[in-house]
Amino acid sequence: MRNAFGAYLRKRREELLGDSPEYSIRKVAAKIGVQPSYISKVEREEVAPPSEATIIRWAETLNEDPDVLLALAGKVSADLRDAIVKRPKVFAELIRELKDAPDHALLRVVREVRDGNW
Amino acid sequence: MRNAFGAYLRKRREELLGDSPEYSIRKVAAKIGVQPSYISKVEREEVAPPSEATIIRWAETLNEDPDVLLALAGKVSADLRDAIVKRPKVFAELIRELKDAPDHALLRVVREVRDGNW
DNA sequence: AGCATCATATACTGTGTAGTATACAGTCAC
DNA sequence: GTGACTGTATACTACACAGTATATGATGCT
Repeated sequence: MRNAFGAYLRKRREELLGDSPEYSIRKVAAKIGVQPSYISKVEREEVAPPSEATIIRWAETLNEDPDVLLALAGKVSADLRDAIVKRPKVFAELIRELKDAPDHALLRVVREVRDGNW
Repeated sequence: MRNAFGAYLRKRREELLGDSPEYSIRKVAAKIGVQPSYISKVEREEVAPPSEATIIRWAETLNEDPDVLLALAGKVSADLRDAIVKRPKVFAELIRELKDAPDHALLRVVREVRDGNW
């Protein structure tokens, strides 16, 4: 059950727990809306990562980026999936073209699009 | 069980069947490596779309674009998912920025990247 | 009439997903 | 030493996924 997701979350929760007792397994479980035992199992990677919805609530609870947590779980956010599914050809081509480009190149594209140079 | 995937495949297979008897349900099933009854059920949308691997073999058999068939099934190809999962922040930003951009804008990005203007 | 071939109906199966519910053992406060 | 917390172990569950296996009825050939 190796997935890197659990370890990351445990580390993050323990950091927060250092500052405030509001981040015990039980407290976090209550905020996310699952059982404490489930948090324990996920953090120890005894079970597979949760559903997308649960991961997102988890991210909110720990002030983490949901896209990053989803990625650690090997998942892609539904809204991104939808965008690709609506125009599979263009997006497939785009992503395959950009998948080996350096980060700064992608960010430059983002900026140019945002500035409306189209 | 509405998904548009089955109807598209049935139409496509029947087109091919007009030219050659190699595209009966039985023949196609043998090529894809599943039972004929399963093809029948998928085409009539009696069941959910198949797994990614089966969709890809299906696409090969009918000379269709796998990305398009996967999209009709509401899925995204594993290699695209991997690219996003490896760099979730940049790709999430990129896709959200481009999701409402017109096709020609995306294609222009593809071309510019391909031409190496970076 | 008999056989092949067509699609479809029906029943069933193993595996994965996404958790819940309850019980338990350790630690700290007072 | 007992009450209020920790985290974890164990057992169980409902439903979705991705099909298989077999039987059946219809159509066409010769």
